[in-house]
Amino acid sequence: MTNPYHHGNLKNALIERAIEVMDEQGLDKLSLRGLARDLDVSHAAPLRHFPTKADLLREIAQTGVARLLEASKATGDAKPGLERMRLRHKGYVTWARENAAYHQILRNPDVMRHASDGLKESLHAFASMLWKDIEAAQSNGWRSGEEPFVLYLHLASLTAGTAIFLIDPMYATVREPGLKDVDIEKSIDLFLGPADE
Amino acid sequence: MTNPYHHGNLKNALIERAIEVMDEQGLDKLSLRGLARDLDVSHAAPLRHFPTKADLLREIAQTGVARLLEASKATGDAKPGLERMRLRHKGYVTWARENAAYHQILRNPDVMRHASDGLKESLHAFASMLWKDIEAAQSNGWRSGEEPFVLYLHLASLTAGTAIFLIDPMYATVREPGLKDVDIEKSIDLFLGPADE
DNA sequence: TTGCGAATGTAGGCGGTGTCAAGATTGTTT
DNA sequence: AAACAATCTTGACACCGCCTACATTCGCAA
Repeated sequence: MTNPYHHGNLKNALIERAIEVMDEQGLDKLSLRGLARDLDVSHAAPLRHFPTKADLLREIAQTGVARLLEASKATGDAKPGLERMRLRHKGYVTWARENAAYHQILRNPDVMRHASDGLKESLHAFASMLWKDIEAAQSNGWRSGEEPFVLYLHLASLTAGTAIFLIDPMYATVREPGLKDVDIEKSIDLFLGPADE
Repeated sequence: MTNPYHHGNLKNALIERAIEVMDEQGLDKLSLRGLARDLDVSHAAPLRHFPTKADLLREIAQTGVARLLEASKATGDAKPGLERMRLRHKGYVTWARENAAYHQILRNPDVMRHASDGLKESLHAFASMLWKDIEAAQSNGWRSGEEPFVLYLHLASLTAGTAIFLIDPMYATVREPGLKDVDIEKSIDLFLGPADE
């Protein structure tokens, strides 16, 4: 029972194995030749499906953002306004923590520089959710005097920064050891105000 | 007039050229062999000064953080408390924007994983400045009811996040085009309160 | 001054990588 | 059945980090 000439599902297999490798060994240990080796396929076979390594990473990034969108939309079904923003923030942070591989790819400048249209659309979709959250909260009286422009910058920075502060090895050295999930919620509450009881 | 056998200042030349390359072409286009080529030196010469590529990146990272510390200490001579925090935040963000190469290296997981002691010390020094700022501001009545723990997490996340939101290509697609420096100041004011007149 | 060790640079090689080109094999359509 | 497109293999090229052995130069001590 030898390997068939055609793998049959090589493209998906490459993506799946790539995510495994990234979770286990990090982005820089990922190589097309290594994937080909793992899947018992010649070293140039992956090129039929991904002309360049960046194309593979782009595709992975896209499914990663899709997962984020999916999770965010689920929480978005809750009551609009402040509570939804809180869930969104929490959702992003836990998504980033639990999907280190995706998060790492998304933050790779070389991958993003030539982002695909689909990837850009997904990111825009996420951003517009934030905008709507802000809009709804403001019409409910929350920080109604502030410019939405500034609130968006602040919310996006805080959300992205919280995730990175919790994940990035650089910040690990200046992170308090006893950090708990409650503290993260308290941190976002400094911006959103205390949760409704 | 041929090249002398000994370059004379190869170590510094390597560091300087490395920063140039990173600013022009990014971290992944940086190679020891490429640097050797640029400096008209044999491909293995850099190894005398940096046994491994990570050692070069570590050293660059360290001087990068040193520059950040230097700039921060200068602003820290101002009146303590809220105003100092504002300057610190602004200083970090502009540092990150103007030193993309340093910032990119600092955020490389593989470089940070085996950070040198000096690098860790520099980071700790920066963190302790933030702690002191918070302490001073709280003793002046600012958010005196909150836990310093949470304030630190919030401030660090917001600062790091703002820099990344402004720099990272990933966020470029969801960034408002007409973003001005004033908006960044307004954003931090949402946390610190309006500046004293 | 001479000599010798340490520092620095060179030449070559090993295994790894991404990517290209030419050919072999298989699936699909007409 | 034949033609065609998709897929995979083989081989090559240039690049990379890093290792070893050797050459040159510097600096210091006898």
